[in-house]
Amino acid sequence: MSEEFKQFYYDQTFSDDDQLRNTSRAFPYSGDNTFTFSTDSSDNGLQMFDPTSYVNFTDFLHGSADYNIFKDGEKPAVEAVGGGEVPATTNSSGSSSTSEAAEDDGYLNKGKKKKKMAEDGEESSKKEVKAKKKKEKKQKEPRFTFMTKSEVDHLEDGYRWRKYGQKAVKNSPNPRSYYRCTTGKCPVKKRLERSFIDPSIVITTYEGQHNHHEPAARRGDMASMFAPPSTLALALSQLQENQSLPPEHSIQMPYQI
DNA sequence: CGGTTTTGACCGGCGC
DNA sequence: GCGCCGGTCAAAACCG
Repeated sequence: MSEEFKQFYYDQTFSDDDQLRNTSRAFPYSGDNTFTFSTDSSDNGLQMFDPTSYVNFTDFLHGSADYNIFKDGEKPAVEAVGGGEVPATTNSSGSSSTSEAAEDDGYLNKGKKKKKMAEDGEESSKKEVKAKKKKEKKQKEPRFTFMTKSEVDHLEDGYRWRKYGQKAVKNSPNPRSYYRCTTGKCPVKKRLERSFIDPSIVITTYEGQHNHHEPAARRGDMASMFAPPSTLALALSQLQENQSLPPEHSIQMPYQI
């Protein structure tokens, strides 16, 4: 584990609750555009907690929760997305603009760009890659990290995901899974892992922003097509939209590492 | 049969 | 340069 985390960890004595809070505070996710907060999906709705107090997740999303810890006092650098309106309700009777069938053109990955890197026309592809690398270096996508107390690993968030990798996490017995949104050419990625401090906590990191409004409906699954969006899905969409509001209306993350 | 998961190879960045 | 590490690719397996 990272040095800063190790130090934090060893310096603290945790009560049960504190351990959760401090986990969110100390877990070594860091960097610009990364926000860490915690949720508890145990039963009715999401509850979020921060280093000082438990607070309702909805309050948090609406900015009515009293938070003012924010790195550099700045608004997160998130691309405006200019979405539509989403009702502020969290209960299941959400009107919402669900099944609009935004018609995903199905999942198709970019062509097999590299057949075999050894021979054939490798120089062109290599050049391309190199040029691309030079040009954009490494763009840091906005990321959100959730810590959710949950039995299930993969929380339903209304979108469809395809797993594309799994890796062992250093110093943790739990693997990390990598997912991509399967709708069209949506660039959003997501990773999932269980906390090695408290295995009942699932850590979900979203990266990027969806370029489509509606999650892809599952074919042949009428129940899911007409079901109201999950609490988490609603929360995420609101979160995304709030990000593009002027600073005075933007939500404030409970804690920024 | 089409889409998803699995899983080892591969790749680039970074510290030494 | 080398090895570690986080992340991604892609072929094969899997599955409804």
